[in-house]
Amino acid sequence: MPNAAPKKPSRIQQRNRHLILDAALDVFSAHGYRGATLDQIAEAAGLSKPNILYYFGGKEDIHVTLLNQLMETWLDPLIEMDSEGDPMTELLGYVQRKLVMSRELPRESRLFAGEILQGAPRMNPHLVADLKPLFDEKCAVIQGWMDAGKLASIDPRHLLFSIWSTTQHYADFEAQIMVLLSGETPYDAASDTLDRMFRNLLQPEAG
Amino acid sequence: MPNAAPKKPSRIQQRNRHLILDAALDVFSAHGYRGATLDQIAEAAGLSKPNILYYFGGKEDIHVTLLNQLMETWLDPLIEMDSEGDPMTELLGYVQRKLVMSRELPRESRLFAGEILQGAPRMNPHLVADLKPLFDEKCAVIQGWMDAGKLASIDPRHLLFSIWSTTQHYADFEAQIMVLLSGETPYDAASDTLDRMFRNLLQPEAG
DNA sequence: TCGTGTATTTACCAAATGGTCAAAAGTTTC
DNA sequence: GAAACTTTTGACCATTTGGTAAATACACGA
Repeated sequence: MPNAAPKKPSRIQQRNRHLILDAALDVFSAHGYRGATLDQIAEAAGLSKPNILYYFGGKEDIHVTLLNQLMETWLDPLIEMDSEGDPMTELLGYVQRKLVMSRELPRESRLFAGEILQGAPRMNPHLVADLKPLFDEKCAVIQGWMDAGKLASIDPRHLLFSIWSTTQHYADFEAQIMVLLSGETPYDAASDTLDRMFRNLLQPEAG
Repeated sequence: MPNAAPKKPSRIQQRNRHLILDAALDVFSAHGYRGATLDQIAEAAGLSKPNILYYFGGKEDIHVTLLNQLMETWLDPLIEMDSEGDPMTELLGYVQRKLVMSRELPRESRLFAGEILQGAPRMNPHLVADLKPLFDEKCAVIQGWMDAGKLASIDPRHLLFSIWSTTQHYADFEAQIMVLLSGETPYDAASDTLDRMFRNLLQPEAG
């Protein structure tokens, strides 16, 4: 029996940690790391500040925990892109999955965006260790599809950038979009527009 | 002679206000509003904190001044899009101008992004008063071009969103891009990719 | 060069904020 | 139901931070 056995967390512990992380996601994604206060998180979680510090080592600990969780969620849709599948289907499917994530997980998208915007002070190691290898792998897959004539040839790296930016934009710049569309929900039209956009871009020249 | 004549600002006043705003742009764009401190701004400007407060009413005043200036810069490239010009040329030109702005003014891009990301607490009025009318006007222009068969038909609003997101991405997510491209500068390849992307998207179906 | 308005600094302050600690309240186990 | 534990709270602290006030240094026109 290993010494480091962390003794399964109690029911109450599980509930409260989850409560805190959910509240923290609200607050951090809305105000950024420095803009968020432990008191705000405490209130949003319905717990007292010292109680929060009973479950987490500190503000930074909460933030880091959130960021770690986020990384997995964030890579998932890209991982799902199957090198064995039909190239156009796979890529357009990836676009749609990313768009759904913006709609369903806008807080996560904004948390991520805020972290990157400020130079990824806490996430850089994750980017290097997790994202970069996956990115390289999937770029190679896409390049393979293009070399095989299944897709039009463009720089796969910038293709991915454009997919990320166009889809995440709907979560990250929601405040602007709400003003410009007068509150109308953008996702249906976005889905169509992005599908056409990437379909046209990737259609190989000679059928 | 108007009573409110503000007595032209002295040489030293002009220099210091400029110094402060430039330093503040550095600090605000790197750390966000709450993350920035007056001391940081003071040090970056090479002035003492009370001296900074001699020139500006307070932290918020500096931020607002910056945001006001920014709005003009930000709308310029869109204003330049000429309804009389060749549609494809005008739109692709707009894309390139926005991309140049990301390269030349990344701090401004990040300041803007950070403000929107947090719900545009200080900029919402500007968005409604300045951006929205311009947005509507230019959407109508683009729609006109499409109706005349000069461009493929897509929702002009989402077309603009995709232009903004893809171009600003290179400034706002620079930290991520640096990791993924191993420090290689992305702008040449981005220029090509985006040109092809929007050219394909906007090419009318039947020549 | 002197005097007047401008610019700058030194020394502070009050509020906010991340965090601690010991005591109290609950739970669980035997 | 008492012992042993986990959880929660109330009071408190040190630091950071936006901001102020009065005194000092400086610029510049007469």
